[in-house]
Amino acid sequence: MAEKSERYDHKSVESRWQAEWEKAGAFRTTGAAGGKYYVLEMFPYPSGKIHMGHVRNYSIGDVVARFLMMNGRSVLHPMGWDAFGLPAENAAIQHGIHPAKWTYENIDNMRGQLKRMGLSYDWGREVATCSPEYYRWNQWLFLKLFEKELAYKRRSSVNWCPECSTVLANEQVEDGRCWRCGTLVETRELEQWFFRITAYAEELLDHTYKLPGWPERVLVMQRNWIGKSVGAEADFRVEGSDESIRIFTTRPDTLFGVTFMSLAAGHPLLEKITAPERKEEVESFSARAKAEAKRMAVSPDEVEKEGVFTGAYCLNPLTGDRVPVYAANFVLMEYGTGAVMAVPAHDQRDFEFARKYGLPVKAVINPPGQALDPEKMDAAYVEPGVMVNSGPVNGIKSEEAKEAITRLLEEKKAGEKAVTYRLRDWGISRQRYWGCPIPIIYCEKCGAVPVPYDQLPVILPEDVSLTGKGLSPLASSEAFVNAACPSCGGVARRETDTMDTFVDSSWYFLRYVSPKESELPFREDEARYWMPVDQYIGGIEHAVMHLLYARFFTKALRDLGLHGFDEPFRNLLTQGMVCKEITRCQEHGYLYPEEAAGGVCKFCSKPVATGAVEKMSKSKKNVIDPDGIIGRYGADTTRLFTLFAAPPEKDLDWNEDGVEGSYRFLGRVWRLATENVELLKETIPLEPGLKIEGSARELYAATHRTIRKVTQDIEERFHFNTAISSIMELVNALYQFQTELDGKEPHSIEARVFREAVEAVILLLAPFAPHISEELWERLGNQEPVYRTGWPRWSEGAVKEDEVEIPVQVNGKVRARVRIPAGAAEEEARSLVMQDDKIAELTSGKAVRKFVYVKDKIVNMVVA
RNA sequence: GCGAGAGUGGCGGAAUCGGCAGACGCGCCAGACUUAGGAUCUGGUGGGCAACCAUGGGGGUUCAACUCCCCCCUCUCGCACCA
Repeated sequence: MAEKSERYDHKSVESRWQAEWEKAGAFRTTGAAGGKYYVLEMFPYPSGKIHMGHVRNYSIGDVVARFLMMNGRSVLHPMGWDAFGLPAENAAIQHGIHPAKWTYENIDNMRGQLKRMGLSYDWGREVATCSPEYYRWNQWLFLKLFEKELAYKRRSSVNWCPECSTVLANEQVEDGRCWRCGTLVETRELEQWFFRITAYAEELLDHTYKLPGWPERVLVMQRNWIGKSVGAEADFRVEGSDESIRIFTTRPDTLFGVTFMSLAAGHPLLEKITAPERKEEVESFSARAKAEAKRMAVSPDEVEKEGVFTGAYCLNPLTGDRVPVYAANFVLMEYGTGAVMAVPAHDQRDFEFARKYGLPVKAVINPPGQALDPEKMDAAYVEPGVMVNSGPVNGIKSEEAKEAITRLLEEKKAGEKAVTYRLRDWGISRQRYWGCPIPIIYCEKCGAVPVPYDQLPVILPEDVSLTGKGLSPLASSEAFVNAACPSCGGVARRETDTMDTFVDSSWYFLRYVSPKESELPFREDEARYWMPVDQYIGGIEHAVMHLLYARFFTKALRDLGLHGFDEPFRNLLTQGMVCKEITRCQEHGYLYPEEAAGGVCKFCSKPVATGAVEKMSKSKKNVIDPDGIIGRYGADTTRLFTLFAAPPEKDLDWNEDGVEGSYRFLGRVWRLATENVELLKETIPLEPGLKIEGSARELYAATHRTIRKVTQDIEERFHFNTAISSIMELVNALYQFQTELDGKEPHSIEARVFREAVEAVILLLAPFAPHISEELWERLGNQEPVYRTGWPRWSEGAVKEDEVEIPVQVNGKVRARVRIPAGAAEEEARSLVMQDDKIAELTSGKAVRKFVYVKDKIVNMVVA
């Protein structure tokens, strides 16, 4: 029956179906009846071409989207461009191309690449954040936040990246380096716009406990970043002065054990209270500490903890004890109040400091059943215990003393309960060109005046000279800078900084719900229908930055009355990295594989090291270009491999042989269908009530088991690798079964079961490899395309088996396999098992001490 | 140091609720077809000659442990002078 057929030509199949989908508007968002589902992948920066990380990210999203579409859901699956950013500007500086031209050309190219991947986006909703139609709403939202005082301007010390020549937000500094280029960050004093994300610190933290669909590690990272500490603040009056030093502590229970005070190098009181004879010493120490601050942030362990006595004393608000005030290099001005009460007996760092400078140690908490002797301690005691030397709270537990002492402070009006966060407000000013202009005008008379709503958007001018040096390129455009004050009409200047591009991506998921709306950033009714995003998919690198900003925006926009939900993303999938083996020469570092032919370095002929698998990156010379792979094997194979080689959240090892394997599999599916196409086209579908027996019955059951497995793997676990492997198993079974089809008529049960199985394979494969599925589906004579065909359903009756083969263990070791009726009761199973020759032999003359039977699963008997 | 996750054949990985460890794929071996094979099809493939031994190591619970409990090791990621 099998006949020779044309070869699987992925090129023609894929381009044909991409054109068909486009022509038919196949993936336009519809209000299907099956309930809404918003699946979103993080939109890319249009750097020029997609990389394997994108391929993986978007393949995962496309499986979800196509699966749900086939299940009749109303699916929103949009794509767009995070299109403002530095690389465009750098390209302009280096190659003289205007950032807009560079960006839009890149977008065109990358859109083409995504289309060649066959992704089911509704391109009618495409957004690009660099278009005025988009960024006018950035400006609109900025003004709304400004009105609510959630956007404000202040002069402060900020992170400055000299390489990028711009300011960075705290979230964008990693280990003291720029997140983008890795350059060590400097500090500068600048006037900057901030978003008051700290106003939402508590809610942002609180809701991390209400996001069960997020990976725990992302939530933990966000909690760490927010860094809430609960404790108390207290005032220590400075002896002989009107000033007092306000401290924050998480250990108010140790307040009676304070023996000195530490101030940060930049603490404003330092200058006022330092004794004249110590001024010089303190000042030089402070200068040194400030200079060292950067190193401190990068590697705190390498910097010696030091301090210098100011000559001043302050008074413990509860005991009246007089304690010396030190300036210390480890106290951070940015955290708490910039002053720390030092309790050497119960804080390790204070302990070391006290020992170093010969300061007293006073124990106020004893371990249960012990008494601390400060003379003999060699480390601070930081655990809870029983209060001593603490006046009114002596004898109570230290955990209870926290509250008791805080109350004492409150009674004395010398302090109160306090909460501190590590989270800082989000600095959004950027001294670069290719970003969204901040809609503010400065007037000498009226100050910072918002641009009126009806004058939005403030258009980014084109005639700007880009050098990469100095401040804000926009300042060089006279036409842009000069403006009339909206308030008094007088001469005024526009703000020349642009917004952090993370602002653009903090609400783009909302624009997708109303991409063409011209009165508002999005329509409330459409947001109510589509939001929150049901499944968000992207890389872990945005665990804090983008995902925290987007959560903040969602809450702020809610409080502006623009929508009514609390969190933007119900479920979050952080996909693993795409990795590949590297080649490395001891002397010449990373090499391209072709530079190490024969296992030796092309430059020095020394043997190279291979085997280590690392994240694909240009610098490691282990990148695979998706275009090459898609050209050679096709989009279907590329998608299939990235989904098959590892579960989505794990790292993926790129392996060309594995790609070959996926290609072979699709070839097998192709031949299975095309070589039997005549028979398959003539065969009529199965109908209920047919009696199916023998190997046909087995294939029938296998088909339905596969449908069940693939369905459950996709919808319950996102385990696409096991879903694909079970399709492969069914294909293997079909190849076996094929030999029985010889001479069978199209109306035979065998042919009909075969047809059902082949069709199931094609439909189950469609979310993973959509082009080949459409092509084969059509060749089998189906009128409706796959994307309009329902997802196959399994029948419980088909899946159920009459007999099962179960392993029989004797003393824990499998000794036989026995066929028993499915669902057999223990007595029946036992009698069948004991009749087995092997088992009878092993148990003869011995007592069966225990007989364990797990229905349809296993028998284990203990024999002695 | 704290927190999260991981450790299974030559490799990627599977085992969903404590029930046959190694599905599926790669690689490798053999055979078939073929002028040819880097195409395709079929079969084999954890180790050991075997009894048996095997899921990072050691204990434990259980009829039964990759899975649960205790101790330890290694790796990845995050946090870390945060008062």
